[in-house]
Amino acid sequence: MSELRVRFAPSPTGYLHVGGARTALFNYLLARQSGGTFVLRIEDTDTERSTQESVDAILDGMAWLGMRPDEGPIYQSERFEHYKSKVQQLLDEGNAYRCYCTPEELDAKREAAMKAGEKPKYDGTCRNREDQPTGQAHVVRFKAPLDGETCFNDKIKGNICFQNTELDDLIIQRTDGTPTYNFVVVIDDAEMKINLIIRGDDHINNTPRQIQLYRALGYDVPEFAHVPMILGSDKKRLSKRHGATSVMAYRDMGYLPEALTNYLVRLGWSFGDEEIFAFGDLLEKFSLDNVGKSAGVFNPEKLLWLNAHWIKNGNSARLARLLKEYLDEKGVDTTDGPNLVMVVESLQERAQTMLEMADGAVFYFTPEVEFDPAAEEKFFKSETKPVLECCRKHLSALGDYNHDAIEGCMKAVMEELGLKFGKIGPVLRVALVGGTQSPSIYHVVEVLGKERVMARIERALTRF
RNA sequence: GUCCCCAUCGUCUAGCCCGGCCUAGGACACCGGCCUUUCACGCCGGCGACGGGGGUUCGAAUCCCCCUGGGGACGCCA
Repeated sequence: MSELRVRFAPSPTGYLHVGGARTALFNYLLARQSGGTFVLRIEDTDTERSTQESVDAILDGMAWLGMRPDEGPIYQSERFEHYKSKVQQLLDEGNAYRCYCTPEELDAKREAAMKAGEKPKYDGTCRNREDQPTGQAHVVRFKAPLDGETCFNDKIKGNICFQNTELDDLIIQRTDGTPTYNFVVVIDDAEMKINLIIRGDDHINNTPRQIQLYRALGYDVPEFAHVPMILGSDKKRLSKRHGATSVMAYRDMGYLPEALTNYLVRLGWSFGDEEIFAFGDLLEKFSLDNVGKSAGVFNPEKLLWLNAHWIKNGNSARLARLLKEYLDEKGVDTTDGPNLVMVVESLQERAQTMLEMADGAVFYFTPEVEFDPAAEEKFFKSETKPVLECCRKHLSALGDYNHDAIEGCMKAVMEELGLKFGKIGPVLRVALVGGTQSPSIYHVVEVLGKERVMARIERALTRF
């Protein structure tokens, strides 16, 4: 096969959702691993519903996931004149005809057919019409073959055949002169030399019509690979009522792009028992051969687990930059706080999302921590005051605040007081973070540094 | 309703094409235990599936047929 050319062709009527992102990822991966070309085409022939905001949202989502098109975005709305000439070509060659039936008539016929238990399809009223009044409103329909069958060998689903009697004469140009999806998708894929079309399997039913169009237009028919749908927990097609479906919503919730990518590609595709795939692994291992045929249920828990994994194993400097963004969004000022990389390292193992990490990091940047009433009552009592005072004494004498030194310092406190760590750590923790949950206390002391630690102990001592 | 697609633990899946190695493997979730200064991480263990019925075969999760179930499409949306 010649160089692979694939495409992602979303319609800009909303944000980039996880289903679209997955098919885009499949296309992108295949292009990248074979040195092929990934084209982005915006299917905006529905001028009513297409918006620039949606185009931007889709571009943002793709950029966040790291997908850069090699060609495009190409806008179909800029090619209307060209499509018109193709309609004319079909008309001239007798492969299309004008249809004057009104939408109301069509609706009535459709309903009647449904009621009669038949497949609702255009009855061909105008197909053999002799007169062609020019001033009258009309659409243009493709003159589809009446018998025989149309088959294709899907790279994922295998051989699929449709009886041509099941298909009707589809509209290729609307009353307002704009072309329709099934028509332009064929022209563009053919002219952009797309040789493998990877898309959702809800397009399987459109494929035979499109193949007929390829033939009528004199184009080579490309290969197809129909990817199974993503379903919600109720096994219905995934939609907003199942929860977040927008790719960028996952960013906002604190997910890492590599986690979403890992999850989305793994959903419906597998490589033995492996679960963790970095982008490089996917490049090396992804193949259409291992894509399953059945639809898959979107499982937020597994995505969350993967996200925790990628946070745990992420580069702390990079995570620190990301954490700052989430902290900024929360209105937490990090300018005079402790070192962000150290903050990340203390929280990496216990955060499932970056948002969770940000929540857990707030105390580092809050000089006047808010004391949890229950914790305060339990640990700030007259008998624990000496404990905190002893911590103050030893920690103020300590010069180098590194983990081992701090641990040694606390040992000295334990020895002097004759107490176990369990009687000391919690008191110091409440004094430094305000509550009973935090990273290891040694880490907290180290990350905070001497100046902040001393200030917080002083402040806590006033609460007894 | 008609057409198309699909069918292994609750979920994602391995195994299926080239039947025996499957008393069906892994992962998420869940339950128990260990570790532990808190919360987590981690580790160990447990629960849990071949939709049903017919064939073919010495032998079927694997091959064939029917049924059932689920999904999708049926638009002057894409």
